[in-house]
Parts: sequence; structure tokens; C-alpha cells
Amino acid sequence: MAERVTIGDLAQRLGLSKASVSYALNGRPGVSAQTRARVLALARELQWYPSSSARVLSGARTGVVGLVLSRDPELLGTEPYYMLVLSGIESALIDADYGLLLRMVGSEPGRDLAVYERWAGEGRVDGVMLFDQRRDDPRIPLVRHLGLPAVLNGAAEPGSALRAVVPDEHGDANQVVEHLAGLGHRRVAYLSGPSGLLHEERRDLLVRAAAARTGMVVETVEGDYTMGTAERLVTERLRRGPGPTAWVASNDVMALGAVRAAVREGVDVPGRVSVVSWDDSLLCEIGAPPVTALDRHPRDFGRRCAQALLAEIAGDPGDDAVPPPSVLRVRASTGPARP
Amino acid sequence: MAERVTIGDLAQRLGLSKASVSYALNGRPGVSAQTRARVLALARELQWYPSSSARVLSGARTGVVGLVLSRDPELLGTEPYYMLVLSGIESALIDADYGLLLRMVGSEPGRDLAVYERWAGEGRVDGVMLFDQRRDDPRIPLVRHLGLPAVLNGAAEPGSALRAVVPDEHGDANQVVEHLAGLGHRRVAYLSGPSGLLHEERRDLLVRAAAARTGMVVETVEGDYTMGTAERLVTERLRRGPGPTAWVASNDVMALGAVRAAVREGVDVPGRVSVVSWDDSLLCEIGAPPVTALDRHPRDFGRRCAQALLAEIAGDPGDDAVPPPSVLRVRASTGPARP
DNA sequence: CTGAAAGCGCTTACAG
DNA sequence: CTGAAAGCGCTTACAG
Repeated sequence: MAERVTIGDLAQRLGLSKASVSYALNGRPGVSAQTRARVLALARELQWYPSSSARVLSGARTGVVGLVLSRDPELLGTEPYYMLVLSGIESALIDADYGLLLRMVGSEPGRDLAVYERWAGEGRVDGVMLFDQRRDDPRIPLVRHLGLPAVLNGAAEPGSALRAVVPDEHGDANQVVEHLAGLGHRRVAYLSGPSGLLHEERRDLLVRAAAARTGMVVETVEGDYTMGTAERLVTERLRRGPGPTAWVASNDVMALGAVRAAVREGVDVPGRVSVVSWDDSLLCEIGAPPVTALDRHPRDFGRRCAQALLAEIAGDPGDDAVPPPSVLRVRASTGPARP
Repeated sequence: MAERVTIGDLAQRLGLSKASVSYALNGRPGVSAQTRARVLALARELQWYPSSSARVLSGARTGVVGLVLSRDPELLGTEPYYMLVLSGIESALIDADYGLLLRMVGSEPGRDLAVYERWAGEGRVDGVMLFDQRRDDPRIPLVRHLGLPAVLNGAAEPGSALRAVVPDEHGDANQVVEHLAGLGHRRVAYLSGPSGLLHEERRDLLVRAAAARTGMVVETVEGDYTMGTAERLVTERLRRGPGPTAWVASNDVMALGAVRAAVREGVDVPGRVSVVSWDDSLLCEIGAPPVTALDRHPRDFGRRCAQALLAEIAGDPGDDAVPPPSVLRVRASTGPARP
């Protein structure tokens, strides 16, 4: 068991005051270059590390940001999206020498609020990233009240006054709709995630707006991001016929569910029904048929979220960040609408 | 910006000493039931939270455990395994009111060591979970030297003296081999992950031992857990023929790569070649054909790892944990060996 | 049952 | 350029 080496130990060994050692270690004026070198050498030799709690207690930042994921853990395991976002976040944090405190609380709404409150109260994090924004999201007033720096992913509701990383959902919807319109589709179904999520409402709206411009009719079916539910819903809709000739699913897992439903019902993809996923992933690549999908660059998105939060923490002014345009990866699941 | 409420504020408002307030808050003897109630009520009213840095500085635990993931981020995004393990870890930590500090460092060996050193030196975590054990793993002497509580996932090397969560790899290998033997396969290829990983070496050995008992011949091909490499290696081997009639891939992504290689080469699965994955996931379910896979209960495994670490931190004696037996999910990718 | 005091390991004005 | 001292918010013997 290694005994902790403290600044006091260094001071004693070198015959200096703790203050001088502290100044030397932190690169502040007040010590000669020579003294500084001696201090740094000994610190290195004894493998001294500053106690983070002592530092934080005297006013320093924690060097940690928090992320609460409020989705069903089972879902988090199946959707590659979040792991990619996480790795993007990490890549930015590593550069800034920051750590990530991660919490998964399940999908019951409100369970996350207590976590932010505690993190702020206990002084555990310098800021948080807010994912999966909801209508009238209670986290927005909460972090404001707590004085906790935060970044929203996705456009902020008017008046939220939080920094945000805003994907070009308008462009995303246009790409998807134009691809389908170009193939002659006139009736499309949007298989959404849970309706409380703001980005779902926006996507639905934007798909409808883009569709309206091309004279396309849209119906929305509310899913829950799981394959099972998607499969059931799409099956029901197919049986009810006459249905849309194309399905746009809000994530990759549901897109696969849609394909599966069609295949089971003997409906050829893309012969009679086309399927597009709003998220790209390995799942889409290996699907049978492989699924046309929107690559929204999740790693890059995560990276920008973290960078925006770090800027916020540092007090840097800055506009909302805008990730690079998504790319539609056209695969075999989309084809001409049946005449 | 909420000003921090301290124990001193509570004491002042109540006309008590800070000590009494502290005793009351921590449920220690030394205060009357009535005083305690008054303190707790005010603390709640003012939304007081203990400063974690102050607590840690006076000797308390951090309430945080660390996990360093040393795989390529791209890979972490495609393999569902780690997210499931993560969610299992979280489920145990939530019960114990612990947080998880997560770090992804990429796959260059040794980059993780500096992280453990810093975490220990800075006093950021109470312990760490060590994944992906390697031969002569330098982390084992390191955490020992640092006095950092740790838990290994996977059987410990002799002499490591660390608590471990030990999956029944012997049983796993038997299940896979027996399934294939039962289908009449006599020549099998094991598509492994990188050879430095201890569990890969063990799997290879155990597959060979199990195979030997049934008179089966095994050849090993070293992959890197990615689909691209797996596809290339399997393609090469298929072209070289005459090859094994069954492939066992060490993860789901490589299994999918093997299937894809076979399909592209016009080799029917499972007509001419069977494929088994050592990990189950949605990828295996939706493969074409769906892939027979070993469900090793990753969430449960993660949960047990975290529980073992918490026990270690608490100083509870305890044996190595053993997860429940894996279940082989037989799907369409395995069939009788071609006569 | 309660209070005054020291200590955890840092940082930071303030004197010299 | 250097040192003695106070302070961050807790906990914990030690007196009363």
C-alpha cells in the first residue's frame, strides 16, 4: 500500500515552505527557475500527485463531467449509437484531461433529476451533458437553478438559454424524403420513437414538411426504439393495407424490425416496401437486405457535445455547435415504388 | 447560481456546533433524537448535500469506481458486448450508491497504466475493474503497488492474488464443441481475437481440449475482433480449401464477417460451412442466416464484476464470483457437416 | 448529550 | 523570491 506523498513531504525534503512547492508545481510566479526544477524533479521521483479532493476543496474544478443516460439498459446494449457517442465524448475529454462520470438510470422519467441534484450538491462534476431532450424538459430549469454548467444535445426549446449542439435535422429530413421521392414513393410511414422526445417531434414535423413539398403523404406510427415493438407495429400496418410504400424508422433497431416484419409477411424489401433508418450502424450493414441509413456521425457528435460543455465550463463564449452534414448511405432496402 | 449550503450554515441556524450537526447527519451517537430530527429537517429544507471533496479529504471513500476500456473506440461502438456489461456494472453501482468513472484510451498497450496511476495518486476512485486481461499483465503488479482495490474479469493468472469474476470458459468451450461434434463436424477453425489476450489463449486451449476428446481437428486463425479482418481471413482460408466445415468466432462481429465471407464466396451457410459466435447479440439474431451464439449473460457478468469490486473495497472477504452458465442459442448458421 | 479544536492536502492573499 | 497563516467543508477524538 503506497503511502500518500503530500506537498508537505516535498516541502520538508527540500527545505521549502508548502507555498513555494505549490507555486512551483503549478507553474506560478514566486519561485526561481532553479527551485522549480528541484521541486518538479522530486515530485516526479516520489510520484507525487495532487489530491483531487484537496484541490477541489480549495476551489479548483473537479475535472469531471457527468452524463446520465435515461434509456432502458437493454436498449442501450442493442443500439450502437450511444456507445459511439460515448467514445466521441471520451475523445474530447481525454484531450482536455477530463474524466467522465457515467450513470444509467433506466427510462422512468424523473429518475435522472435526483442525480443532477446530488452531483451538483456534492460538487462531483463541473458540468453535465443533457441527452434526449423532452418537451418542457425539467432538467433545463433544474441545472439553471443548481448553477450547473450544461449542454443540450439537440436544438434548445425557445428560452432555454443553454448552449446546444444542434444537428441539421432539417437537412436530415430532406435527404431522407428526397431519396424516397426520387424513387417515386408517394406514401410514407414514419416509425418514430416515444413521442415525449423533442427530436422525435421535430423529425416528424420536418419529414411532413419535406414530404408536403413533394406531394407525399406521411403517416406516423409511434414505436419505442425496440425491434420487437417495431416488428409488431409494422406487421399490423402491413396487414391492414393498403399501406405506405416506404418506412422511415427513427433508429436502426426499429428499421431492422420493419424489414423483419415485411419479410415475415411475405412483403418483398425493397420490391414492395422500402425501408430507411435514421441511424446507421453495423446492424444496417448486415441486414438482409442491408438497410439504407443516415450516417449522422455519432462519434463526431459526441465529441462536439463534450467540447461545447468544456467551453461552457471554461466560460468561453461560443455559439451552438453544428455537426457536419449527415450522409445517406444508400443500400439495398430502398428501391423504386411499385408502379 | 445556488450558493453552497454547508454544515456550518446548518449549525449556525440551529444554534449548534458543527460537530453536533455532523453527528446528527451521519446517524452517529452523540445527539438527542430531537436534535437529530431538527438537523435532518433543516438539511432537507435547505437542500444540503455533503461536499464530496471535503468528505474524501477527511478520510471517506470517494464513492466512485473506475473502468478503463482499452479497445479501439470504433470497435466498442460495433460490439454490443461492452455496453451490456456497462449497464450491468451500473445496475450494481446504483444499488450501492456508487458512481462510475469511465475512460476509453484506445488499444495501444500501456496507455491505460498512466490512468490507474493518476486515479490512485489523485484519490479519485476507490477501486478499478480490470478488463481484457493480458499475459503478464502489467496492471496486476501496478494496482498492487498502488494499493488500489481491483477486480479482474476472467480467471487470474496464478499468483495474481486479485479477486476475480471467472466465467466457466471450460463449460463454454464444451458447449460449442459438443454442438458441432453432434452435427458431425470433424474439422473446425477457431477465429480468435488478438493473441495477447489471456481469455483468447484460454479459449483456444479449451476448444482444442474439448475437440480432442471427440477426435475433432482444430486450426486457429488470429483475428482482431473486426468484421473486415474476419471477412478477409475467412475468405483466404475458404479459397485455400479444403477447409474446416465449421468456424467458431470469438465475438459476434467476426462471426458475421465469417458468414459474409462464406456468402460472398458462394459457400452456403450452414450447408457447407457452419458458424458459431462466442458472443450473442442482436447482430447474431438478425444475421442472414441468424447465427448460433453463446449467450454469456454480459449484463449479469458486469453486475457481478461491480459487486465483487464493491466487496473488495468494503474489505469483505469473498471468493471469486462465478457467473451463471452460458446458454447456446442455436440458430440457422449451424447444421450437419456435409457428408 | 454538546462544543472547541485539530486535521485531511491543497491554494492563495499577505508579509517579509 | 520565500514563508507563516488562513481557509475550503467536512470528520473525529477529546473535554466538558
